[in-house]
Amino acid sequence: MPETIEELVRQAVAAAQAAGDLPAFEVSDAGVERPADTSHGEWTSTVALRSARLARMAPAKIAQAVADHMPESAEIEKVEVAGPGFINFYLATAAHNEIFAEARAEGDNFGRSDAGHGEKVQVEFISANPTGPLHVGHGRWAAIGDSLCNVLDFAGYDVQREYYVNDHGSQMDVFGNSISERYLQIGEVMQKEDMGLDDAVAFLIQDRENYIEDEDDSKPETHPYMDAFNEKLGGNSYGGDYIIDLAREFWLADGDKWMDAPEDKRAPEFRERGYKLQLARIKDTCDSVRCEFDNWKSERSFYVKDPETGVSPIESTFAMLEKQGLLYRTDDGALWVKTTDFGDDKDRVVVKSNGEYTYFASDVAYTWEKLTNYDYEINILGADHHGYIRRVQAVGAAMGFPGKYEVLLGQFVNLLRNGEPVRMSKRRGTMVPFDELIEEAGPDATRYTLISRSSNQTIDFDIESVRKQDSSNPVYYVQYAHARICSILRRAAGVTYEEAEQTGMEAVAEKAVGPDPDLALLVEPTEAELARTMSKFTELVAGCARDRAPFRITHYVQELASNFHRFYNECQILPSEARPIDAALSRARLAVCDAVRINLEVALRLIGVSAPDKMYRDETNDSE
RNA sequence: GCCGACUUAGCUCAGUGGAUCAGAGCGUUCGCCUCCGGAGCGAAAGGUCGUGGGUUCGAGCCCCACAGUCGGCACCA
Repeated sequence: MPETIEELVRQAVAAAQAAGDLPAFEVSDAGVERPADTSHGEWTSTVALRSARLARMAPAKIAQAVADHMPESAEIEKVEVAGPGFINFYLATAAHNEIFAEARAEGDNFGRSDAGHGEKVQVEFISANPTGPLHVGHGRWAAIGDSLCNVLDFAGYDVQREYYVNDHGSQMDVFGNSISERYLQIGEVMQKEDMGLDDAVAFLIQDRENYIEDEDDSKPETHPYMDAFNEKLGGNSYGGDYIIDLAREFWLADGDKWMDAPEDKRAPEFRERGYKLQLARIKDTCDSVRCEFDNWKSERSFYVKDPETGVSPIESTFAMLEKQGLLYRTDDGALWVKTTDFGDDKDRVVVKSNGEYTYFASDVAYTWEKLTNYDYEINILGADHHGYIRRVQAVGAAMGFPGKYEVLLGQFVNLLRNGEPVRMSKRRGTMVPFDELIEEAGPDATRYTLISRSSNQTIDFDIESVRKQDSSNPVYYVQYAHARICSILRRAAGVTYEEAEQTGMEAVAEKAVGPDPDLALLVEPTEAELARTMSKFTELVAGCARDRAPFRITHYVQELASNFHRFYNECQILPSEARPIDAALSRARLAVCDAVRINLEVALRLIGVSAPDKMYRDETNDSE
């Protein structure tokens, strides 16, 4: 429709110029937009405002001249000049209602566009270290990242989803050492206290709990094992309960086999096996919120030498930078990248004076790989990484790809329960595992909540509010609209829920609506409102992709659900004793229902939320 | 000190290219079931858009300063 209006405006301008009502000027863009206020028509052109300077004429006068020469069109009911020079278009009912047929014809692809022109975009997100479980903050990146990828894909970009696994640095050894120490402690407790494995594990978890509670260390006798653990590993340790659980896994698998093994055998063994277990848990967590990746990229791969050339990706990247004169060495032997030449506030070390690579070294190689394989890179990071942006963008620019590396910063999640912050002492750390949260609140409500705010807004995640299954929770409001429609369609088609499950909703809708519903019968205001909302969907998705703002889908879906409920209240769809309805009108309204159903399903799919055919309350999940 | 995000209704937040931008949900109050799913609908009350300047014919929106909240400033990852 915007194309049609654009064309009409161009013709009108040309006609007005030919008639001498307008001076000659070029129209680069007719500025077809959607007015915010629905009383101003469905579309507006700002061509008069835009051309005022070129034409040396008041915008209102230009607008009038253009409107006077506007060609007739069956789709346009009337054209009107308003305000300082807007040309407003009011659509004819038939053109308006066409959107319902369009949605039904396009089905799963309703709203798809080619706005991205097939640009190859890689989105890297979450990328949490494989040394612990994901927490709520990571959950937010999962929700935003996956939804953004869906939206980009739908808007015509060629998207690749990637999780970068930091499996190479010293944190991996810290991880292995931590498990190793806990393994030994389990053995010690079993022997000293004469306990079985599970009792010993519970004992150590209690010991840690005592340590967390005893912040001023007034009762050190209640947490000797935690103290010993800290003393041995110092700050270089992971203290979470999940480390004890991992140590338990190795007792279950291998018994006391590693008790007498040398530390330099045991720790690396546990590091590698623990890594696999931990990564598997992260993948499971992602699966449970329907967050998928195309590739899990290992940091280690940058250190692996190519069997033919004998050179690792990291080495070849630095050889390339060396050749371009972007590296220099200081007297102490450290190797630096000249990122300051490209906007960074200081140069960065890539090889330490002791000869080891810094973590930034592999990031440099990774950046090279990304920018040479994709047209564009989007990296979603937490707000705490904001200092990192400039250096990686500087590296990208140094490599000859300025402006191709975008970082989307996401603000943090405050975890609450009944309005109170979930207590997180320094000793406990920030860990509330995300998978436990999903289990408590459910994947739909969890994802919906995490996606529903702009990413540069900190959000409160109140566990009790999110798990609440009532009208205060927008996810159920939206899902209810979908379920309600399915129920109406089933009733109209005369099929049961079970039968509908067999055939699928498309077949049910087909049977309910029948062939060629007469959409011209739809003249009620609530029907027009639905048409207006749905006709925004395609550009909305494209806008979400362009602005990296998938959260807007949640606003859309609430608006659509609200429009539907109002329509349902105002317009009888199926005949009843008290409110009979013409069969043709009934079919037309069923077509509206079907169109809304399709739109809700598509939109919810984009944000990874299910569109249930039937609502049910999970009684076991009620607070009381 | 420097860098970034945020500050809009009682609460949580939208406001996409300045004009047709003072909005939504929740909460509160009052209404609506002989009805296709009431997890619904309607109505009311509620805000000088953090403060002060500037640009402009026109500023929640752009620029500057200030205040407050949060986060970040390693040869750690």
